[in-house]
Amino acid sequence: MNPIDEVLTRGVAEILPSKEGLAKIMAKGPITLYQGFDPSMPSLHLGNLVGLLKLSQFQELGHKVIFLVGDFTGMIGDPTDKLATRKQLSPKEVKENVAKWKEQAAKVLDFEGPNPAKMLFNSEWLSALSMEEFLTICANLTVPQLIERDMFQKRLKEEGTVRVHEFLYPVLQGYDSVAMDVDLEIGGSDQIFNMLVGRTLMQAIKGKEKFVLGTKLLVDKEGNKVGKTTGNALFLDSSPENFYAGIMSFPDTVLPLAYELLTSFPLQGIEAKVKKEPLAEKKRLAYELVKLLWGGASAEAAQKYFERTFQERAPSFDIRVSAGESLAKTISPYTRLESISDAKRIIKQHAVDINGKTVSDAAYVVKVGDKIRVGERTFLIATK
RNA sequence: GCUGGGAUGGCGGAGCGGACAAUCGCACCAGACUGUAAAUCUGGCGGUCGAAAGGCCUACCUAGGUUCGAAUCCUAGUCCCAGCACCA
Repeated sequence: MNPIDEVLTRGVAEILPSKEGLAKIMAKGPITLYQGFDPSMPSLHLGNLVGLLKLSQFQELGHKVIFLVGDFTGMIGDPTDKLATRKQLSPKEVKENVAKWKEQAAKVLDFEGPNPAKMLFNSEWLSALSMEEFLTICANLTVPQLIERDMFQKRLKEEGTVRVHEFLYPVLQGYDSVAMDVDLEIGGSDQIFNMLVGRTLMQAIKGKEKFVLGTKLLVDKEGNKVGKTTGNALFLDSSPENFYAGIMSFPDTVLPLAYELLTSFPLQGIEAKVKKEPLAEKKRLAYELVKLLWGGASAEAAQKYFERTFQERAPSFDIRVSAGESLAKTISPYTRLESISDAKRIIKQHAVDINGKTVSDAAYVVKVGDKIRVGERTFLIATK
């Protein structure tokens, strides 16, 4: 498979209007492409990584990559993920988030070098739009075009309503493509509708063909986004140890997909391998990802840490707490509800041990040097 | 504008005067089992005091009220939904 084909196949759910067409213009010369990211969170997560990796593949082939921060659209809230009613972000928050983002994205994308990726903000052009201009843009689209969207259909049926700002969201997102004059937009396959609106606008306003590439989503058998199911989503700015452990808590069944989306390993026979040695394969995946993000030494260390802590059950106790308080009080900040009641409940369930022995006395006074294990993954050491 | 319906824990959704800190499902946490996981089984899942039994506090949109007693009844308000009307 040639490099272009590889990029357009691996981890790709769909390319519109056609893969061949896109391959053709890519062969001709560098194209401009982008993916938008919603700045509602201070950290990039695993799902974002999928997109970043795809962008970097294009970058390696010499194409011009734009990392678009949807700071304007982020303030409205994308109705795609309706469950998470987005809180409004202040410009200051966005700025803070974005600073951290670049650091994280730079682990995968090259922002320096001879073909640097650009970071742009859609508030730059969206804030500047006048009502007149906006309406002119809207004139290129029809209501049926927008309303045919599954999500809206579903919401109309189930909730009976869709808010106008939500309805207009795809228009704004679509206009990004026009403003940046790109050849290609990349996004998760759940973004295809929004991306296609951009295609329509591009055609209408600039008479230009914009391609759309939807990546597969990293989901488990039930269709839940992986990372969400692990309880705490995996963030690119977490520690290598946590990230490694997070990958390890993936269900086995998503491994082949995870390999496809997150690595460049050959996929031949991966299913069989996973079936035969799921543990080893999962560790390999975790190792590779940590290596990609933090380097080989960290990957080594994270793996060792994981083996010690979870496989050999010989964790290192490194969260410091002060001695002298009752056990329940001491561990309460580390419980799910961060309450003393919760701590007591957990103690009652034999989930806490000190120096290797299960403790059932919540009133026990913690002494200096006590090694306290809370649940599966929290290890405290009592100090003065 | 009119007429109905509704607002309950992270989510969905019961309850419709006392036994309600609130059935149940999802999510989550823990234990057993394991290969880290998944699956399964078990327990838990507002706060606080208590070794425990249990007590106290806060909570069913908001503010009042009725009642020995209110998530449940009444009044007012806020927000949401539906139908109709108006407009086109």
